[in-house]
Amino acid sequence: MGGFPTVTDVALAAGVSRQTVSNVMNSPGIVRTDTRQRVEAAIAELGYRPHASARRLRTRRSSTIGIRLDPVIDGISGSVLDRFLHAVTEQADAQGLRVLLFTATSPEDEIIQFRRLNDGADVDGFVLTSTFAGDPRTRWLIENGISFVTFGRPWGVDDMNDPQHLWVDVDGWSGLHAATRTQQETGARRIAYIGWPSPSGTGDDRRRGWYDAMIERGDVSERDLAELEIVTTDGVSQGTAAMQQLRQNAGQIDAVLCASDSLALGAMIANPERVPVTGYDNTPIAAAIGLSSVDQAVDEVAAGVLELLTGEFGGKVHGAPESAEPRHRMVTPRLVVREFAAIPMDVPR
Amino acid sequence: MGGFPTVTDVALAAGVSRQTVSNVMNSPGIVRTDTRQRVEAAIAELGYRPHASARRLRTRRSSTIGIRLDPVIDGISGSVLDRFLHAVTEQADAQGLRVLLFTATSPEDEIIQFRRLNDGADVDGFVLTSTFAGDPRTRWLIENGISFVTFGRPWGVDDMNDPQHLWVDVDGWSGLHAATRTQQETGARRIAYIGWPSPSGTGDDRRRGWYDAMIERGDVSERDLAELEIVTTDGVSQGTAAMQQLRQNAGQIDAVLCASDSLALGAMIANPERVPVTGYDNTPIAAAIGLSSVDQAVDEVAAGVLELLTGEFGGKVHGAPESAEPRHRMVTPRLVVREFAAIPMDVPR
DNA sequence: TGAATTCATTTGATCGATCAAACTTTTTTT
DNA sequence: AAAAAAAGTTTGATCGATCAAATGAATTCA
Repeated sequence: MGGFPTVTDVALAAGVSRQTVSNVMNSPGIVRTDTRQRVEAAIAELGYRPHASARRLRTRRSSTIGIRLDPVIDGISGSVLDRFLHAVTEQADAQGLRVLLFTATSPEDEIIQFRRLNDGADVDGFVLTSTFAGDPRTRWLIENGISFVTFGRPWGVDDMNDPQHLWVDVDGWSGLHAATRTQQETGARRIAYIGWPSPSGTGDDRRRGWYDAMIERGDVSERDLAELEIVTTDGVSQGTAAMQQLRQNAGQIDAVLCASDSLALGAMIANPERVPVTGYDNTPIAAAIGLSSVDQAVDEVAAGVLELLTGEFGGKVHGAPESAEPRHRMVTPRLVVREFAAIPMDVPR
Repeated sequence: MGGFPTVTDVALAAGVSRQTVSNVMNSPGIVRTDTRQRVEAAIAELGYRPHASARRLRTRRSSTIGIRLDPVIDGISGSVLDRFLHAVTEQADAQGLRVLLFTATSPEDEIIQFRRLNDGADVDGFVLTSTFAGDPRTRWLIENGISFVTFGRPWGVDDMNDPQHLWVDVDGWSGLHAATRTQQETGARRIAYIGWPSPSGTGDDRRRGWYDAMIERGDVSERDLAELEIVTTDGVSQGTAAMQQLRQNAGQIDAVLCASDSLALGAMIANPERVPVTGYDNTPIAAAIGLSSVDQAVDEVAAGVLELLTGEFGGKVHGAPESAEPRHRMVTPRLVVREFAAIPMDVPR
C-alpha cells in the first residue's frame, strides 16, 4: 500500500503466484498465453516496476556496465570519447543495460574503482577506453576474471590475438589510406602528413595508412616522402608550426593529412593557398569550420562493444574452447569530405 | 567461501554480531572503540566490501543519481555539459554517490525514464540540465515527489522562487557585464554584441549584462546601441555573417562580445582588424584558438548541485517550514582573458 | 485404462544487508 | 548499595525478487 507494488501484489491481483509473475517477466515462453496476458494486465494496471536492487541481489548480476569518464585533457579530441559514451548509453538503454560512470586519477586508482564496483555488485562489466601498451588495467581485469571490453586494441606485442581480451577498434590505417586515396583521385600527387612521434599505437597506425597509399601509387619516391612528413605533438599551434615548416621546406604540396583535428585546425590557420586539409576524429570543430575528417564511427564501435560484452563470452572467456565467434571487431572509419569553408573563405586578401 | 565475504563472515572473524559490523560501517559512533578496531581489522583482512544492491534493497535508497546524457546537438557548446557531467561524477564519487546515465529522445520520454529509474530504486534523485520555460519534467518530478536539482534556473514567470524547485545556475548577466567592463577598461567604447533571438532565457540574460554595462558607462547612446547588436541563431557561419554585417553597418567597433563560442569563432574568421572578440562557455575551441571567453565554472555548479541534492531538503521539500537555507545557488562565471592568437596571427596580408 | 511424460504453476528458501526491538553490560543517580 | 539510566551488543524479521524443488494438470504412450 504505502510504497510501490511488488511481485506479490501483482500475483494477488492476477490470481497467480509470485513466481509466475516473475516468469512472465523473465521467461515468458514457459507461461501459458492466457495466464501471461492476465499477469501483464495486472502489471499494467498496478503500474508495477521490478525493484532493480532486489533483482540484482538475487541474481547476482546488475545489468549495469561501468565506464570511466576520462579527465578532459584535450578538449578537442575528447569529444570522440563523449560521442562514444553517448552511443554506448543509448544502445545500452535499448538493451536494458544501465551505464554507471566513475572517475579515476590514474590507472592504479582505476583498478581500485574496478574492485569497488565489482565487489559491490554494482556492475557486470567494464568498458575501457584509451588503452595503451602494457596497460595494467586489462591485466588486472583478466586476472580477476572480470568482464570487460576495450575500445582500442591492445598495443602489446602479441596481445592483439589474446583470446582473453575482447576489443573493438577503429582501423586508423584504413581511414588514412582512404583519405590519401581520395586526394589522389582528385589529382593530388604530393600529399603531406602531419603526425605524432613514434611509438604511438594509434599514431603509427594512421601514419602507415598514408605511407602505404603513397607507396602504392608511386608518385613520390620513398626518399621524398620523408620531406612530406612532419612529426609533432598534438595541438593547434603545433599544427600551425608544422604547416609553416612544410611550406618552407617541402616544395609543392597538393594536400595535407593530419593525425588529429587539432593539428588540422592548426594547419588550416597557416594555409593561405587553401591546400585541402583532412583531419581525424570528425570533431565538432571540423564540422564547424568545414574540414574534411576521418570519422571514427562511434556508433558501430559502441554496438560492437556491447555485443562482445553481452555476447557469447559475456565479456570474458571462461575455459571456452575454440569458437568461430571472433573476439574483436575492427571498425572501418568513414571519411567525411567537406568543401573548404570557413577559415580561408573570409580571410582578407 | 565461494564468493565474496559478507557481514556474517566479518562478524564471525571479529567475534561480534552482524549488526555490530553494520554499525561500524554506518554509525561508528555508537560502537566501542576497541570493538570497532577489531571489526575494522577483520574487514581489512577479509577484503570485505558491502554488497551495494543488498544495502539498497534494505535501506530503500541507492546512493545513485541519474543524469540524462543529452544528445549531442551542437558539438561545440555541448562540451560545457560534458565538463559539467565530469565535475558531477568526480564530486559525487568523493561523496560515495554514483552517477547513472540514461538517454531520452524527448522531454516526455525523459519522464518515462524518470519513472523507470525511480520505481526500480535505481536512483535517489536526478540532475537535470538544459531546462526551458514551461519544462514538463520539473513539474512532473515535483508532482511525484522525486528529488531533483536543475542546472539552469526555471524560466517561467514566478518559478525562480518556487520553493519546490532547487536549482543552480550561472549568472550570465554578470558574465557579460564583466566582459563588457573588461573591454571598457582597456579603452573600448563601441562594444558590439552578437546574441540570440528573444525569448531565450539564457540569451536574454547575457544580453542584458552587456546592455546594462553599456548604459551604465554611457559612452554610446541608447539609440546607437541598437546598431551594435546583432541577433542571430547560433552557429559558426552565423557568427561570420554577423561580423560582416557589423563591419558594414555599425561603423567603428572596438570589441565584440558573443553569446557563444560558436558565434565568436565565426566572428573571428571575418575579423581582419583583429578586434577583440569574447565568446561564452570557454570551450576547447576558445582555448585552442586563443579566444577570450566566459567560463561557466562547472565545478562550482556541480558542487552546488550535489549540495542541494544531498542537503537539508534532499532535493525536495517535504512540508518543511521556512528555512534560512537558500534553495538555489547562483554561480558567478569567470572571465578567461586570452591574447589574440591563432586565427588572425598567420593570415596572409 | 493406468502409467509415464511433458507442461504449467506453486511453495519454501535465499541473496546480503539493515531495522526494530530485546537483551547485557556499564555508568550514573538517589 | 540498590535502582534507574545510558551505552553497547545481539537476535529475529524484513526489503523484493529469483532459484530450486515440489506439486498439480494436461498429454502421450503402452
